[in-house]
Amino acid sequence: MDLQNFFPYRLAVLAEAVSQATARVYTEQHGLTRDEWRLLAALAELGSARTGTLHEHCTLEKMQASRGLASLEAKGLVARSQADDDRRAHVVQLEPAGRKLMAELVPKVLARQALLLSALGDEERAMLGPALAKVLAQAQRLRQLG
Amino acid sequence: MDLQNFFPYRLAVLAEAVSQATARVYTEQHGLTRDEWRLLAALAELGSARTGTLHEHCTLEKMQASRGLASLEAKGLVARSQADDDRRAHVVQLEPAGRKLMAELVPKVLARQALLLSALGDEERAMLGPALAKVLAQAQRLRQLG
DNA sequence: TATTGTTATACTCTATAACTATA
DNA sequence: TATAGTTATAGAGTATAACAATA
Repeated sequence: MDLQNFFPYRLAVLAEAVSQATARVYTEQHGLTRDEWRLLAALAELGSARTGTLHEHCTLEKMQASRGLASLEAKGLVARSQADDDRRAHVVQLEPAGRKLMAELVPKVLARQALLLSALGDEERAMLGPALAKVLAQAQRLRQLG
Repeated sequence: MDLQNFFPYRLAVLAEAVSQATARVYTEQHGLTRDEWRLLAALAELGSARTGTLHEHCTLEKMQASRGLASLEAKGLVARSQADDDRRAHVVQLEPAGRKLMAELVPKVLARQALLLSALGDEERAMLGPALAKVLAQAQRLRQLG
């Protein structure tokens, strides 16, 4: 058994290190959790969306999405309102303060990402994305099989 | 902001999926936590080691290593004894039951790893390891800089 | 009856630092 | 005074499922 070269271990260590290197930007300066960051990022992309859409888009449990959104609402960063077509559903969108925050955070976070990926050569960078996608698809297949 | 293509997000989602696809083997059948699995894997590799060596080798905090080892000892899978040269230190090694368990688990876990990586072409597989190592080194550099 | 989203609860994990015993 | 390892404790995060409102 060679733990250092065991793929799931390496991936876990890498994801943790990358997360710590990136999360600093939104954690320390603005007190956002990772879940809140994901929700804001999704909203910056989608404009507005239902809670259910966000929980899928952000790979969060619906409960985590619900709590994250409640927290973001309390901070005045997003607004929730009833959906027109289904009154059980809530539609979420960024408040001006949320838009302003994201306008500030996104460039910083993308700069971090660029710095991380600058360690790779062009070929590596081009291959990495598709490779990760293939492994993810395979992992999800395995998870379903049990 | 494109969350789906944000590298730290993709990595976190992938690591989680891979972990779930793999952890099943040692979690469900034997009630091991991820920390315990790492410690056992390191011991299977190193034969015997100090607590401190294990906590570095497994990327665990010394407290997590200490607790994991205490739990493994309670389960009769490892034994701890005082080190000869430094009586503050503990030397840990696998008990026969631990060796037997690992002889059973390791092939299953490696088979899972192979299945995961079978989604990749030869070129991709050859490039992935070094690419992940470069990004990890870069992330650790960034973490130190702050 | 099923679904959307929220809330409750208990449980686990984590982080910090205090502590014991050696060195 | 510093180090190896353990223990304490409080806070954060997680999982399960119950729940209210609506479909």
